[in-house]
Amino acid sequence: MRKGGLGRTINGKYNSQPTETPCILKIWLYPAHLTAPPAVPSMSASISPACCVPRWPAWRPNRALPRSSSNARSRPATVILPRELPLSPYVTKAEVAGAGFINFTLTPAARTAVVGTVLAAGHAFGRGAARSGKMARRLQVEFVSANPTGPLHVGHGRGAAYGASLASLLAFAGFEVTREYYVNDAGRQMDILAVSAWLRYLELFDEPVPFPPNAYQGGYVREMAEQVKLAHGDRYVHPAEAVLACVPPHGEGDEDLEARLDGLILAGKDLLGEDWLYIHGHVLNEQLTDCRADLEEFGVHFDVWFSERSLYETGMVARAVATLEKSGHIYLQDGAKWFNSTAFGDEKDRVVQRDNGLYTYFASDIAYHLNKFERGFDKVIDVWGADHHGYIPRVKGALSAFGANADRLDVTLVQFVSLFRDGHKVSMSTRSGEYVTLRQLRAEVGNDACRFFYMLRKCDQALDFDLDLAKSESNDNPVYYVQYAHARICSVLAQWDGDQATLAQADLAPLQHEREFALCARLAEFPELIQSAARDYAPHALAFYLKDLAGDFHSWYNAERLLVDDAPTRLARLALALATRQVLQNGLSLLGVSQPVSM
RNA sequence: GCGCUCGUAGCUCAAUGGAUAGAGUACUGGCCUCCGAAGCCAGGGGUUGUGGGUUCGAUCCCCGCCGAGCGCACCA
Repeated sequence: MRKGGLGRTINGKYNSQPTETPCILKIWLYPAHLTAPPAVPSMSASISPACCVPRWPAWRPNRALPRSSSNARSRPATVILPRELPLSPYVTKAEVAGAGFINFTLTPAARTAVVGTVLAAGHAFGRGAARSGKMARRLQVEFVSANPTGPLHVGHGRGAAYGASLASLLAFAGFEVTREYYVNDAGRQMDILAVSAWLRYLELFDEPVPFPPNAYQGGYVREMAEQVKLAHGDRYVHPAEAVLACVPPHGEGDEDLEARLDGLILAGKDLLGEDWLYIHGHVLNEQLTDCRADLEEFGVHFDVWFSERSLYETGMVARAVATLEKSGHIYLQDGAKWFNSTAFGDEKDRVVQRDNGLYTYFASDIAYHLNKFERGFDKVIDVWGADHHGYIPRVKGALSAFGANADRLDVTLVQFVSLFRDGHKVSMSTRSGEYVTLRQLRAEVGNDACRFFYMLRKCDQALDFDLDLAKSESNDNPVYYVQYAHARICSVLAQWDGDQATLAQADLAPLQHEREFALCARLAEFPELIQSAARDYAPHALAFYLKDLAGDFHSWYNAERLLVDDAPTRLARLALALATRQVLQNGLSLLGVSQPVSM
């Protein structure tokens, strides 16, 4: 059976005749071959949210829907319905508009009632009721989770903006949301960063150890080396000969380069002993602190910073692998332990413990996701870069192997950001140090424009980021269009000498223009939009909504004067303006965008 | 080669399986003696990559092809 079988949308279009204008409701009737359309009674619930009239009482057609096989088979039913529906006092007319459609014409009072609703609810307008009972209630959103091996770049910025807006949206929609950052503080990448800093440090003491091309090149590595020198002098200096003693000779290929790097890491650990932990800890702390500050400045907050290393220290990784082993999902081959993820739909089996005894990143990720599930979230949402898509089956497979319901994990992939400079694509890589940082972007474009720009496309659309364009476009970024509407309303309200609190009780009857009805309809959409955007993990829908809302306001503002002499009209219009400002505030704050009083 | 994602106006992007596929931008022409012109109004702009299928109805679901991005490690 087709899902739902009933569709419904409010069409925001209107014609030139104000009070005759129908608020249009689309109703899809079941195809005739479905003899018992179970969803039909729920059609009775269709009108209310977007049109701001009370829900219809439950209604059920008392005659069979037509069974003819003609292509107009839904039409006879729509002829019947307007006659059968008990007319609400808010509806003046219901008429068939075409096959499957009925147009309902609402009274002016029904169309403007949302203004009072918004003003009464204030910041809570649009907020969904808290989930209870069997419904999914507690959610976790994990996002960014970049390796703390260098500054965040514009790609991380997209994940940060998306995840933060999504989390706010879900919380506003009525869920309990935990925002989490997974810190990859264990593993080879951190060792490479530590050895990079140490080698730069040795350079400061003129030890002739060549800096490998595949170590971290960024200038921030030198800065950290200087910090270490300043704090501890030559304590970590070892002669170049000693360092190079355990490094394999120069080779040509990538494999040799990686082997040399591993040799240098080994040298560092051997020569420095306990002090290696200091260098490692120092660079980790520096990068994490920087990353955290960067995100906070961007308006991106996390409730939990979860350490990968803690999974090892508490033995969770070993336990997870042991459990899988006991349940027969692990086998030995070539000295390594493999998880049979193909049994769960993955392309190939995956190593969890290498022949050298070290666990893979996958092993700690299994433990991590198990830990997430154990914390009792009804839904775990991972926001990943699109390049990790191949990773999904093995993680879900591992969860299934534990007998967990892998559907509790949703992975949202955020497509790549390609960076263009002077019309040329710039390859971004943290190791090469060639990238534009989120900080640079924020400084040049501004936080508000940046947050909004990221939200102007859905996350599964690749984003070409032209830095020069971003700068030039920052002046006509749509965010200013939205903020401008807010500032305009503030300005008008400031020029009016009345008490804003009284506007909630204003008589709305003077609102009669079509643009006023259109603006009201847009306001009324907000709560429904919050729910659908949250359901679809689609915060971009909110950004587009705010553009539309601002557009409806600007259009009305240019057509009608608000501060007119006629007192009832003035109050009604100011009430509508105030309600608009409220919804702009509620929406912008979810996206982490400020709401300036003037600009 | 296999897999995942994506192809919509000149450009950047929207669109629960529904009515004539919409915005912005660019271009053209109008609107400040009046609450903020970072604004408004009116225009032209489309075979939704392509060929089939399912459906009363497809930008949306299914299959083929073309094109783009990304994956296909005992890295993370």
